Formats: sequence, structure tokens, C-alpha cells
Amino acid sequence: MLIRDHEKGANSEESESSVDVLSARRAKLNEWYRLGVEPFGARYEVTHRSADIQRKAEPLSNETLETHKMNVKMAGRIMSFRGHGKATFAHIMDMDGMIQVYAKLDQLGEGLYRQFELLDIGDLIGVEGYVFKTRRGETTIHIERFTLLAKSLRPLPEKWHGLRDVEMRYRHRYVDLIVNPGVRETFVTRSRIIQSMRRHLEAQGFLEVETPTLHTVAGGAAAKPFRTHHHALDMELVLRIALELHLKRLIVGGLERVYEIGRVYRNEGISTRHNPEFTMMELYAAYMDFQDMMRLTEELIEQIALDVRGTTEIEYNEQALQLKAPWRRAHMVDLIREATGVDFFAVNDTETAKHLAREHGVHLQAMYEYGHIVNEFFEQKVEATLVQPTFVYGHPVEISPLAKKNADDPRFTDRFELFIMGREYANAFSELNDPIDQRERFLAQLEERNKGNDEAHEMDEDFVMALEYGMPPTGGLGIGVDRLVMLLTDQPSIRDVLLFPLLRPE
RNA sequence: GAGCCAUUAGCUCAGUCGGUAGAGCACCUGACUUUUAAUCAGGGUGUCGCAGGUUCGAAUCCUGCAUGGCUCACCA
Repeated sequence: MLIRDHEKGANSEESESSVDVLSARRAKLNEWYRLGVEPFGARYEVTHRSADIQRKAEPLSNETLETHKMNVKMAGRIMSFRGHGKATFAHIMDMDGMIQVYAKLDQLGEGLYRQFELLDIGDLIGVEGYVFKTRRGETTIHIERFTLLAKSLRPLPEKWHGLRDVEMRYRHRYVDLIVNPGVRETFVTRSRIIQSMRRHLEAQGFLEVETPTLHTVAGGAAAKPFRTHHHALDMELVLRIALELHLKRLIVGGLERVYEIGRVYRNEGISTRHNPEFTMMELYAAYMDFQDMMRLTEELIEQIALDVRGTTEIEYNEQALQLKAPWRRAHMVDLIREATGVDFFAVNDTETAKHLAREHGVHLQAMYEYGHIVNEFFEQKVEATLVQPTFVYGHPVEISPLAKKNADDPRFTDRFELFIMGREYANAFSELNDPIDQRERFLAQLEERNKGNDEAHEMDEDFVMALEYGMPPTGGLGIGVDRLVMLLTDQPSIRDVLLFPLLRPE
């Protein structure tokens, strides 16, 4: 049936060994041309998707389907192929899933049936026919006509085990999406999570905005930026590490509720929880504070879980989690006292704090002051123990240069982070709107930078100027979207929720 | 950036003590008109990640390199 004319003229000694899968596909491509068929076809009028057909045919009997013919045209990729001589079964996959098709010699005629037999797994075809059910009850399209829409020149991975090689999966995600149904499911859910987030924020009067990703100053977070260069202006630029400072400028400008879902870039290590570019949602609401942000956060995530999972009881890495609001709220200092017995409310100076750190085996850097040490106690002694959703509030002022100080204890700020399974999911505060205090905080950050912390904030003069015009008291919130997607899809690695995670070039 | 592990056919994986490379799927040839991990008969298609070294002989032992994974560090 197959004429391997491509081999003619090849070295005779490798005439057998050269018949690998790739050259077999090329030979079939030539065969289609020889038959006068364009193997990379044009548009195809699709009347049904596989799920439509499955759903509509499901309640119908074969008798009904015979008397009321259900004629369909659908298109997709051939995923399996079972020839039986004068009849052939195949499964075709479209965006919804798979459906079986059936081609019969006496229906298609000799010429067309031989063409059907020339098809390979992986080829994209359009099929036209009527729906019936096989003896085993599987809904199947009985093909009357078909069209080759794209010849596949590479074999797909095995149908049974799928594609497991993670390097191949990430580098060639399209193959992963074709053969691993759970992968498609995950990315569909990712899209639905973001849709749900937008829907709930719109419903609360938030305006979606877009701010620059190219910044002259990397601000809004403590992180090393990517550096780049603009040729026409001969200007050094950085890719944004946060959305914060531009969004707060918009609050100054009177856009009282804004949010952005966008990519940020941090020039740091890669791990199962970190990709150099990732997606943040940040929102700012005038006249609110960090307590309002807690309520907003727990309600938002609860609603998203209900939208995409249908429940607030989820499982992540075999750990049962309850996302039903309200969530636990705990002061950072109280949590440290619970875990270690050390009460930082009663400690006031850096020297005592350093002594306590040595006593409890908390590792510090030389430049650390009181607030940094409190934070290290939390990160090293508490963070990993927070399994169920917990708002940890009251971060020290030294590590929170953009948050308002607590009115009763200015060593701490009105800030919280959300922890689930020992990981941070959200960061929020009552935004600092005092320009004089903000300038001092920036100066303190510059001091830290001089002491060797290259992730300390830089001075942003224009941002301080914006505050000088007057920013209303504002609640701000940032959520790591990728981590939220990991949580709600039970994926262990951030690479499993990014379509194209960063890898070294091949 | 550090430690540990992995890399064998298109894919998923075996490969014992160092002795000519192996299975399933896919693929190729043939049979088969409701199969479905279709079945039956036949066929192995390979730079054992790369480069060195040890050895009569290396997929296997040693060194270096590359890529990936996990853990740690940094961070969200």
C-alpha cells in the first residue's frame, strides 16, 4: 500500500535502517501529494464539537439515531487508529475531548477508504457523517466524507503512559497538552481562576488598569530586577518587580479602586515555587485598611475556590485544607511567642534580640536590627507550621517600608501576609500615605542598601511627590496568582501552572 | 550558588558481577467490515547525554562537562 519511493537513490546500505518514523511520515506526505490531496488544508466548517455530540447523543438510542439522522462536521487530531481491513476505528480529539469515528470501505468507496488508511496518529482531519452507537455503546461518527487538514510529520508519545519526561513537557508544551489530558485541565482551570478573580473584583467596583512593565526605578518590593536598555533614549531600564507604586499613583489620581493582573520579573533563583517571571494581582482601595483587605482576601479566594472547585474543602499535596472564610488572624509576635516562648513585645533593643536569636539558633545577617530579627524568628520558627489559612499581621517596620505604622506600637505596621501550607499567598497593608514618613523609610532602605542588602528598596522621588499631593488612606493587597493556581489545581511545581516556564536553552 | 539523583529505541522503561543492546506501546509488512490498551503472524528501527580515562573488553567503573529533577540558599 505504501510506496517508499523516497528511498530510491538513498544509499543502498542504509535502505532499511533509514526507514524510521520520521521518514515514514515524509513518505506518506509525498503519497498525499501524489494522490493530488493538499496535506495542509484550509478552513473547515465545524458544526459540532466532540462534547456537543457526546451530550446530544447520550440519551438517544441507535433506533432514534437511525430515524432522525444526526449529521455532524467536526475536526480534530487523530489520537488512536484501529484498522480492521475493510473498516477502521479512530479517536479524534478536539478542545473538549475525544470522540470515536468509524470509516467503512463500502461507505467511502475504494479510493477514499484507502486514503483514510493512509492517515496517521497525530494527523488533523475534518470528518462529516452521522452519529451512531457501537455495540459497546460508544457514541461514534460514521464517516461519509473526511478532509486532511494537517499532516503530522512527527510521532506522538505513547498513548498509554503519555509524556513523562519533564524537560520535554516544559520545552515542548504543545506535545504535553496533546497527550496529557490533565495538563490541559490545569491550564483551563488557571484561566477560570483568573476569570473568577476579575468577575469578583469588577463586582466590587474595581477598575482593571495596566501600568508599565519597564521602570526606571525597581520599586514596590524587595527583589533584584532584570536590567535592560532602551536604545533610542540610551536609557537603562529595569523590568518591574511589583505593580505597587504605579497603582498607588492612580489612587492619588482619584481612581479609588484599581487592580492589575500582570507579569512581574525578579532576577532570583528558580525553584518549584519560583519562576523569574510570574503573575501578581495587586489591588488598592481608597478609604480601606488592612483589616478590610483581610476580609476581601478571604472572600475572594473562597469565591474562586467555589467557582472552580465547587467547594472550599480542598486537598493540596494530600493535606486537607478548609478555605471557608473567616480565616485565623494572628499577630506575628504572638505566633513567635507560641512557638518559642520569646515575647518580642517585651523586647525593645537589637542587642537583646540578637542574644535571643543565638539562644534559639535563629540565623541572622550582620546588618539586622530589631525588626529584621523578629521577622527571622517568624520565618525560621513559625512559617512552616502554618497549614490552614492564616493571616499573620503586625510585620516590623524595618521590613515594611511601604506600610503604615501601627498607631499603638510604631515598631510594627498594619500589614499582613496570608500563609497556607507554610507558603505565602498574599501580602497586604494599610498603605503608608504620609510623604514625610515615606521619604524617611526610603532613606532607611538606602542605608540598608549601603550596608550590603542589594534587595533593599530604591528611592522613588516621583512616588514621594505623588504622596505629597495627598493619597487617601488606602488598603492594598497583592496575591501571587501562580501559587493560588497551584493550590487550587493541586500542582506541586510552579512549572506545572506556567505554560512555558523558563528553562536553559537547549 | 551548594548538595544529592537522573540521562538507554519516537514514547514509557528494564539492563544482574565489566563480556556483541532488551520489553511494551508507536512504527513497517500482511490478515481481519461495530473495534476500543482491538486481535493474529512477521520485522528492532540505537551516537546507551557529551568528552576523556581505566581495562583484552565499558550502557555498566573513574574524571570533567551539559541538561533536567529534588533539597537547601534567595525570594513571592
